[in-house]
Amino acid sequence: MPQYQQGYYQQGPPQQGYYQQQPQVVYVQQPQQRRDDGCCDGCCKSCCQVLCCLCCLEMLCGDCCGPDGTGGPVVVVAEKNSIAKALFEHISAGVGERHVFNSEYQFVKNYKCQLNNTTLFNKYIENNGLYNVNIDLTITAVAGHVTSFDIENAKTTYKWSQEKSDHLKLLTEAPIENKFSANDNDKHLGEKIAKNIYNLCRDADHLIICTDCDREGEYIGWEVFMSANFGYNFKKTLDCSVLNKPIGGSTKFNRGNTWRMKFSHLERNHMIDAVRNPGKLNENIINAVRCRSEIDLRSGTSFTRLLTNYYRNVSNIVENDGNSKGSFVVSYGPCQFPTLGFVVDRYDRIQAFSAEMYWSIFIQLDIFSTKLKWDRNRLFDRYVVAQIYENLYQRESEYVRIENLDSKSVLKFKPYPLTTVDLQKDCSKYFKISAKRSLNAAEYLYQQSFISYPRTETNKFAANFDFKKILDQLQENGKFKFISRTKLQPGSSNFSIPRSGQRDDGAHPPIHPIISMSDDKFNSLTHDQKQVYEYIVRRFLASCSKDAVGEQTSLTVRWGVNKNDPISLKNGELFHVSFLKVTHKNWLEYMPFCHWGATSKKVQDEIEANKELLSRMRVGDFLKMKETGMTEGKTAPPKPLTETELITLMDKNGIGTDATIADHIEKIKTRKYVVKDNKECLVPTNLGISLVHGFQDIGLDDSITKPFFRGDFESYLVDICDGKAHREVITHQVIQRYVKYYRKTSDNLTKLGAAYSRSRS
DNA sequence: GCAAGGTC
Repeated sequence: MPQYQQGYYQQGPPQQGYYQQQPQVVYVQQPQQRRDDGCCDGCCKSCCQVLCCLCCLEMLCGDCCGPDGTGGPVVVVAEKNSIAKALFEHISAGVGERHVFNSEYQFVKNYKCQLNNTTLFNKYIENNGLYNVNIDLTITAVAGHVTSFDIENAKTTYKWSQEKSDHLKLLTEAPIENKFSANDNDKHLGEKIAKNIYNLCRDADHLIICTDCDREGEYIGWEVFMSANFGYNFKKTLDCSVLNKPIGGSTKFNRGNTWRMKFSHLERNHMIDAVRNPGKLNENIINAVRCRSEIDLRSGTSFTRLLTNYYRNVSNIVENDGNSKGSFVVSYGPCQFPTLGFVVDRYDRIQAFSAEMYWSIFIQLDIFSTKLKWDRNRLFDRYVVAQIYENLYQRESEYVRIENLDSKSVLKFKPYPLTTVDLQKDCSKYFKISAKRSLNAAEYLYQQSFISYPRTETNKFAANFDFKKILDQLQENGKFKFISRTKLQPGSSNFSIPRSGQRDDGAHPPIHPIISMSDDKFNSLTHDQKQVYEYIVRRFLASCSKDAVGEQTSLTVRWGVNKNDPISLKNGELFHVSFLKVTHKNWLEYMPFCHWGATSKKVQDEIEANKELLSRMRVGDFLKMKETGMTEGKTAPPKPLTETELITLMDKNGIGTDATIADHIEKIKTRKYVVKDNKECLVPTNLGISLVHGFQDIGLDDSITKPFFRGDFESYLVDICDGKAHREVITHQVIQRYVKYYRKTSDNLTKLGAAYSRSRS
């Protein structure tokens, strides 16, 4: 335990100006006995809850606590620059000197400062205690993955021009290399980032991994760890088997001084808490990502080459679909194909549809213009309907008897807390913003700290979630003043705790606003950003509001009974109608673009005009009819798939992630498997149809173009994460399945060609 | 020229 050092403490605040506009400072004249956690009881918010250090959280007041020495430098690495920056601003608020340096990669910066007397790292004492010390802190970032996998010797040994039997080796034996990431703007992106981390970490005692709290984030954390240890040699060092070897003496960073902080949004106190209470990298999760990457690469490359080489030789296909031969690729991907499958499945159902005629009967009463529907809805035999109609009319042409009339209170439940997929679907539905665009806007809002992490599957808030804090924050926002008027607050009559959905990704809360936004800031946003931010705020308010309440009036009448003939009472046909009047909009106030099938104003007025009459009516009374008639119609085919429906299907079937669903849809468009029709619906091309039908003929549709295989695979990955299965075993099993599929496809390629010819005829 | 997953 560090010893208390007499004489260190000074009078007054350590840094003038730092305590401005803060609550009354409480100084302790005499240092007191330290507690077990190293605090002297009486100074800092971080340890004692006394206000003198409220403003900084990290720095001790200088009155009673002092440093035990200087710790070695600490390096924090985030998944993206914006998070590094946000964290730096949180931690270094009020620190005298702060420096920002460029890294070699243009989108990553290094943020440096010195923290004096900090308690922030008090829990990092397992190996090398940092306890009330002065720390050189550097925060930097990666930009997503540092490396990616590819086939080694793809241009020499494993060429496109090989025999199809040789492409099988891509599945089974081709070595996989770990390359530094590159993009169009920078071919050396990954290398620069690894080098930056390595250089910063040379003198560091502790490495803190601050990547996103999900499966890929864990793997990126591993890439950071390897960069810190090996720098640019990382590429050669990393074959991922290193994971299974003990990391110890030979590497600078190991389990003892490498930390994983977990956070789910960028709010200050939450992030500070995450730094204070770090965990460790989870090797199981890293292995699961490694497994997915390898299988996606091997299956993707082998099948893409097999298909591309075959289709190029099918007569006319290149010309017919407007491709140039050089760029014509028929790619297979374990997410692309099921996505295409959904589109073709709908197309097939439309093709198989044949319309049928149906007939029905309606009546209209004197007192309102809404027509009453026949209880039998419709029949597909004109003669039968005509007979029934005729009988009714002959028996009674003027009156119907009331069989049921009641009025009851009904609810429309408020929406669940917001997930990414719901955000994408709703923005598409209500504001015509595509999935890709709404995600981009949400990402910006997140990086600006206005909303929580935008990629989440969770639709329930934590039990201790502080709704009041956020509602208070929003109330300051000029743009959403309506909140102030209605005073939606815990304890107020219109507040109720949000509903809890069934999904929880364990990493992120539902999407919600974090802080308020000034009018100026709001006005500076793009159209998409405004819509998405406003939607997120409104949805949050709606989820904190109460269910909507309506009054539903239902009326059922019988036509074909005679007022003066009691024996006829069981005869005739039933007709019904119901009206809805919304009495308490509640959450609907916040989401005015949501409609609850309320009866039209015109009909409500008619009912209002006949209110007195209606209130007197009882079962058994008779009402006068104004009009009756027989109608005919045709059953309609299903409509082509909309993007919103496709997102729903992909989400439900686990195809892609929140962040990639929109990308897969784009991919099957660029491959010309599908096109959009004039109503923005997705329809398959001949090429797309031939792939799905061809694999059906080969007998692999369940595994290739349907989502089941990907779903199975996902559950294997969960087993790896949970430590119930080994990466090597799962990889081998799945690859063996693909080998079988490959052989079968390879032997039956002509079935794809036949399906293509068929689709054109 | 091939995947899916990150991010810019």
